[in-house]
Amino acid sequence: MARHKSGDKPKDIRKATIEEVAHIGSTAISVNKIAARAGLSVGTIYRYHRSKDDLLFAVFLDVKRDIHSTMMEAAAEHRIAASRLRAMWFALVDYGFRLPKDFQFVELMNSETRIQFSGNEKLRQIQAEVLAEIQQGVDDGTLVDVNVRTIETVLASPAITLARRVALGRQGIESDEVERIFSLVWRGIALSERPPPKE
Amino acid sequence: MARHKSGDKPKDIRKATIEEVAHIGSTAISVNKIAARAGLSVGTIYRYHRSKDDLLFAVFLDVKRDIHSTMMEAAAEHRIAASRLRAMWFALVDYGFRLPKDFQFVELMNSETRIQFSGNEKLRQIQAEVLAEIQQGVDDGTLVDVNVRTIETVLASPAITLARRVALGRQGIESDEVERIFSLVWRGIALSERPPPKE
DNA sequence: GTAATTAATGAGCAGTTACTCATTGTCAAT
DNA sequence: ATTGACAATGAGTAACTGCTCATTAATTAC
Repeated sequence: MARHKSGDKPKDIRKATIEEVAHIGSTAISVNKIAARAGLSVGTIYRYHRSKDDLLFAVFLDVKRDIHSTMMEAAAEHRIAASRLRAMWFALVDYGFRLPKDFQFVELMNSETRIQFSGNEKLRQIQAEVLAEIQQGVDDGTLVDVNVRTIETVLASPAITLARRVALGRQGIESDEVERIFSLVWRGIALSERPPPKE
Repeated sequence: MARHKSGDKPKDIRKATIEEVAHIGSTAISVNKIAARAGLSVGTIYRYHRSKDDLLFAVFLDVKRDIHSTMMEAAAEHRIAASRLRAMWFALVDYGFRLPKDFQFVELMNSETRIQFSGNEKLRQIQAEVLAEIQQGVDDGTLVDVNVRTIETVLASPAITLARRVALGRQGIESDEVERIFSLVWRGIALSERPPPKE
C-alpha cells in the first residue's frame, strides 16, 4: 500500500550525524551536510525529525540507550553486586573503545545547553537503573554506606574520562591501564580491603 | 601615536563568547551573534581573531589557563603533597561552582575534534605541571606507586564531573557532598589508611 | 595646526543555513 | 490497468553565515 522503505533510513541518519560531528565538530554541523553524508536528501531527514535540534537529541538518546543496554547486558551475566558493577564499568569503557565516535557524540551533547536533560523520562530511567545497581552493592555490604549518587560519581567519572580519551584519539590505552584505574576506584568505594572482583 | 583601545575588548569578546555558547549551545553559535552580545561590530572580532575557530580556541585556552592558575595558586598555600593536591582538587571544583559557564565552555571545547589538543604547547605544559604535583605525592609515599597518569584520571575525573554538574545547573550540590566525594577518591589513591588531609 | 597611525565600524559579499513543498517513485489492493 | 497511499526527492527560499574592506574616529608626534 505504500512505497517500501528502501534500507534503514533512521540508521543511516544516525550514522551520518555522528560521523559529521566527529568530522567537523559540533560548532559547524549542518543538516545539509548530514543529509549529503547519509546519501539522502534533506527532505528525508525532515521526514524523520522535526528540526535540527530534534535530530541531534534523537540521536543522542539513541546512543545513550545503546550504551545503557550494553551495560545492563554485561551486568546480567553476573549475580553478586560487585561483579555486576565491575562488568558494567568495563562495558562502558569498552563501548568507548569500540565506538569512539558514538561515545564522543554523547559526551558532546551531554554538555549542550539546548538538550534539556532532566526533563526527559527515558534519561531519568537510565539514571535510576544505574543507581539501583549501586544500591545493591551498598545493601549487601560490598560498598561503603554513603549516598548512591556520591558513589556513582566516583565510579563512573573515570570510566567516562577513559572512554573519552580514546574517543578523541589522543592516545592509545592499554588494558592494563584500564584495569589499574578500576582497581584504584574500587579501592575508594569498597567497604572491605579485599581486592576488586575479577570474575 | 594611535587611537587608544577603549575598554578591554578581548575581555568583552571572551565574555560574550562564553555566554553565547552557554545560551544557545555549541551547535548554533555564530560570530555575528557573539559580536552583537559583546556590543561590538563583527570587524572588531576579526581584528583580534583570525577566524571563528581561532576565536573559540583562544577563549578555550584562556579559560583553561585561568583554571590552571587558580589551582596552582591554591596549591602554593601548602607544603606537603597531600595538602597541595587536596587544595588543587577543591580549587577545580570551586571554579566550576563560581564560574559555571566558563567551566562548561571549556568542557564543551574539550570534546571538540577541531581543537587539536595534543599539538598545543601551552596545554602540554599545564598537563605536565599537574602530573608533577601528583609525582610529588608518589615520591613522598603519600600516594600508591602507580603511573601518575593513572592517578590523575582517578583524581581529576570526579572533580570535573562535579563541576560540570553544577555548570549544567541540573542540581545544586552541598559542600558535604563534595567533601565526601573527595574522601572516597583519596581513599582509592592514598597509600595509607589515614583519612585524607583536611588542612 | 596637521600629518601619521591605528582602533573600530558596519554595510556588503558570496556562500550556506534550516526548512518547505510540489513532484515523482513504488508498492498493494482493486 | 488503475487507483490510492505514502516514502522519498531535491530545487527553492528567506534568513543567516563567516569574513572583508573602504570608511570613520580617536589619538599622538611633530
